[in-house]
Amino acid sequence: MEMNSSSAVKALGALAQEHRLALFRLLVQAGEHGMPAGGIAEALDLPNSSLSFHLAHLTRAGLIQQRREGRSLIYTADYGAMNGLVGFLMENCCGGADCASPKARGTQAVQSERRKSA
Amino acid sequence: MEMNSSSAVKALGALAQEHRLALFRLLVQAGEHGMPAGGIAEALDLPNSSLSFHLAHLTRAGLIQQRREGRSLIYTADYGAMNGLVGFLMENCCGGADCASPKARGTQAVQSERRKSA
DNA sequence: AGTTCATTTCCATGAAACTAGAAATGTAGG
DNA sequence: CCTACATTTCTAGTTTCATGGAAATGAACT
Repeated sequence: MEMNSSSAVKALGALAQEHRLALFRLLVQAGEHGMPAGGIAEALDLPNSSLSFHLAHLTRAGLIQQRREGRSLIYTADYGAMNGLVGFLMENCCGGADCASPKARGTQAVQSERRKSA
Repeated sequence: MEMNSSSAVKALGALAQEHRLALFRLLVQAGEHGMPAGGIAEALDLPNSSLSFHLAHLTRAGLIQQRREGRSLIYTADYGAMNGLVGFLMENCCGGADCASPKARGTQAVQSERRKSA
């Protein structure tokens, strides 16, 4: 995912909602295994239609991914997108001064960023 | 600033807007010196009233701070709040597994986080 | 092929947010 | 003190977003 102002706004907007934020954090904590839509709906106590709306929103924003497994759809957090977003916010932090930014200290990869090719 | 779901939503919502995102990144790059409202308005080509609306939004969200200098109001990014937000998103990343999260590797402080007391 | 089950789409309603001109506020400097 | 200037508040109109029940889709087991 190429990170620019437009996609950053989409990602931030996707996270700027109580249910979607809880959902994304749930997936962040779930790790690579991810969770099926049904399990998420139960964990967050959301109607199917609402959850589907929020899942689609996060997917459009590039923050989560889906794969099929049996007849369930498994959702996982996209750590690469996450890192890209944070990097974008911090870009040229402090005008390039001796600021202890993640960038300055080498990329702060989360989990499988390298394997998944951010 | 204590970080919880509610304040994270506020912060993300504040950043999830083209002009405010540009504004925040401008202040991140400006560093500790910050910028006066007038200078920001010029840099971003925004009407005063609109800029004021966005500045208030970011301030309410705890992402920026203001101080007076002469007759100008100087705005600066709050790096501590920023780090708190990122940490909240990553909390318990991957269920505590051997995930190369910032937390697991020691706090990723940005600039003067220690001086400003996150 | 048929059936079941997980998930998504449709729809209407209600709430919240962005914009920008003009007027008001208030601080500082002469 | 009074003037000038930087910034904020007011106001109204237009757009965008969240919700949830019911129906529809569609993939997978038998």
